[in-house]
Amino acid sequence: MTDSGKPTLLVVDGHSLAYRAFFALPVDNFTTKDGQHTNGIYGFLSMFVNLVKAERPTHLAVAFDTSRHSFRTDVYPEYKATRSESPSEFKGQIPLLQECLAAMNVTVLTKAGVEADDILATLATQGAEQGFDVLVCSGDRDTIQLVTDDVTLLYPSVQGVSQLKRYTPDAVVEKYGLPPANYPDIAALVGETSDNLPGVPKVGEKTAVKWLTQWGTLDALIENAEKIPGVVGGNLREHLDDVRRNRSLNALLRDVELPAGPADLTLQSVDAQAVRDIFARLEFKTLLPRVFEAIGADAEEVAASAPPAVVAPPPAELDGPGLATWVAGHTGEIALTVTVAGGLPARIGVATADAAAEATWSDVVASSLAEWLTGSAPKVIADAKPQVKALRRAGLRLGGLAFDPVLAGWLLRPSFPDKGLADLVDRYLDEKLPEADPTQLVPETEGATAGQLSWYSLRVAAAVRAELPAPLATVLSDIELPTLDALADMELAGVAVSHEKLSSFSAELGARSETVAQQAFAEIGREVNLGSPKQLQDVLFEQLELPKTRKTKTGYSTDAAVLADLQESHPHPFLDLLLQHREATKLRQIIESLDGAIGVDARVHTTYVQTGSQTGRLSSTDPNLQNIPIRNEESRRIRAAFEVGSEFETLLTADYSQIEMRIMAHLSGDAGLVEAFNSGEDLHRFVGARVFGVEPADVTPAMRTKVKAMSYGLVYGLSAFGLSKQLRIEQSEAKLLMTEYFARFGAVRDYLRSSVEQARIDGYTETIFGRRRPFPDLASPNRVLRENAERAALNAPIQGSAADIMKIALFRIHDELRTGGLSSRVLLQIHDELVVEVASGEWDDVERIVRDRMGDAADLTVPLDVQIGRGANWDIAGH
DNA sequence: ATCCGCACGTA
DNA sequence: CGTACGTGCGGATT
Repeated sequence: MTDSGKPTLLVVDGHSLAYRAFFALPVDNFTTKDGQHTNGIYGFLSMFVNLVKAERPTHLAVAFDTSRHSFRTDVYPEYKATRSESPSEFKGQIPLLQECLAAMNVTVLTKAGVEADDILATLATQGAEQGFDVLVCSGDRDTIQLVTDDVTLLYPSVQGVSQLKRYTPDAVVEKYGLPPANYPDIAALVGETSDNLPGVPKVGEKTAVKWLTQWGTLDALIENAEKIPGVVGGNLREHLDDVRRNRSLNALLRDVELPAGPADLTLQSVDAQAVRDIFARLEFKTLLPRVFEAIGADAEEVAASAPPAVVAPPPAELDGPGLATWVAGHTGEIALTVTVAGGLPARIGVATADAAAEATWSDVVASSLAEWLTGSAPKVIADAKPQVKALRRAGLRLGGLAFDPVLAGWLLRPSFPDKGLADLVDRYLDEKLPEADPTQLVPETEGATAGQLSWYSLRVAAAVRAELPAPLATVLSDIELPTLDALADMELAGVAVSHEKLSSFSAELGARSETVAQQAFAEIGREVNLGSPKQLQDVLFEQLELPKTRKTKTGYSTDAAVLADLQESHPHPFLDLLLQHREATKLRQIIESLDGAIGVDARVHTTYVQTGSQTGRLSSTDPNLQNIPIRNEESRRIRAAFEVGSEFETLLTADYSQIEMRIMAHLSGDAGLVEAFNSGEDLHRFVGARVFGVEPADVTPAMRTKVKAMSYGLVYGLSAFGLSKQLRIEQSEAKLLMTEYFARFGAVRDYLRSSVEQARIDGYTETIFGRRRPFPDLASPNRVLRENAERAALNAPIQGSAADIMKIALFRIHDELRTGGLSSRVLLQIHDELVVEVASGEWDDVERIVRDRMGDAADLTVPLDVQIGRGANWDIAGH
């Protein structure tokens, strides 16, 4: 009931709102384990329960279209003819949505030959006559004509389905300048592209409203069409038939014969068990209580049909031999958790599906469990790497790692930012992992113990496994888990870094940046913070009156490219000094953070985040050792501070040359590109010769630079615009370059196109080894989002395959060094480069292993070329 | 204390 | 209007 005391009737267009939800919600988050897409259903129901909760209707119905065919298509066969077929992924959701609504005891109305909006119009008209306050919820603008003092339209805003705009008569007048009854007149003149109803050319909303205001009605306007001046007047006269047709089609039927009238649509409690069943099938968890709350359900029934609360079995506190007996008594997978304090094991817990046990770590526990821990008995560990490291520090090398649900969860949804066990428990079990309240000194809520964490890990593992497609399960077992093992050793090993070299360089840079800053201040006559883009904008664009540059969200850019451009067009000493200052302070900052990370063992231990990228690459943090400068001579002094450890003989660096272009050659099968790599000729020289039609020997440096930029740009989805900017050439020249390039290497373009098309169909891309990355935005109606997704989708299989290949090479080298009894060890991975610390007398063996395992990590149609370097520090070894 | 945007280092 | 990352600063916010 509303304040007025009148009953409220809510009528909803199910089809149009579910369709909007379908495009608004990422499909990869809304797919059941059977592959049924549910994003439209979920989005609609979520909006629907919010709506019912907020509006408290007393009467309720949802209408659907029956098919594309209606009386409108009978009259005008072209009606909606240009509208593309709605995707099959969407159509399949409609019957399921109707099933949900039936379980919720919500009346679903359809009628052959009319559209859902005609049903809404009929119910709204009857409702208003019978004394209801009527709320119409539809995504079709034609329903604006229904608005009266008794009928309010709720229309989804562009921001999303959950935001509904309220159209009262006043709101319609405010937006369109005319009352609701006139809206179809405006629409008839303007036309509706999505319905394939062309209007009067050059007439938009503004003109239509002006005309209608002047003449009062559409009929009057048509009668006086001769008097309308200008080109638009002529257009109107020529398209009068279109206007009349539009007006007849956009009038909604208000007298459709329906099986139920407003009074029959009383809001009823939901059938709790039926809702529970269908939601379980669709894997909706959080929606259930929201439905019960918003629409109401019999409390006893809800309680009776509720599943039993899930409670972790109380873990048994055992000693070392007790734990050994416990694990020996269970066959099959056991989940394991080692809590870590100060890098060493603190507590250890194990669990099966219905029992758990745990102990405080001790030498006795270690020796009792050693055989099981190091053996091949299968173990499930969530976020295994830190635990594997702690065990290694305690002298135990874990064996039998069979599954890590955190890694598996990442493989399924690499874009998800939260990936810990707690997030998985939330997402896959719809439960909360007990967490100690960090705000309390004496926590009121206990955190989960090691045994309980194991129990949760095992259940989460089962849930994640059920969703994991076979190719991803293979990537997990054949690539990620072996890689995890290698990474643990690399992190433990660390890399020796010279504090002496760093600190003297830092002091030099500090002095230089101070000098440069003073010179810069002298140029502008005042002291500013050179590290503040905001203050710099004031100096550059106000004080020095330099031309404004590229816009950013908060002002104008002062980045290096912009400053270089300015220096060229408006030379000023301040610009160069600023660039010098930036360079010096940036280097110094990198040095300082690196220096601060040197441990008591004089080595730096980074952490590789195995779930840190969406493509399959690793990332490196605390500190990031994957972005140590190399581009200029001075910055290489930082690399020179990475030294061979005192017990070792030398560093070895090994990097793949042009691995991404080689993968491109393999995936595209382009004969020219394949030949380029098999010919042994320099890639860019070979490509340049083809593109510019000269002999390889006659390729000039300028030509080489151009094709090189083009080749690399391809991998990223570069446009002619981007290429012209990068090379500082005219767009027309860039376009010509692209045309010439593709004329010679056409299969490359064909591959890139087809790979994005395939991704649009599948919803994800796939690497050579089966790693997937979902791309829901490829179906987005938002052009920016869609085009960004297209470029990323183009790049993902290439970057991802390169990452797969490097991981395979990495763990094979790691394993072969160990099984070969060599002391040499891999220290760093920088995407396409490895740094190995070589023990005395092992160079030849190590070099061979590294070269062979990197070379045969994948069987491509082109060879994998590996460059090896040797030296006492990373700078020398890297040459 | 915490978050965001900018700028910039790497592959 | 080129992909993938992490870090540190300034500045605004709490």
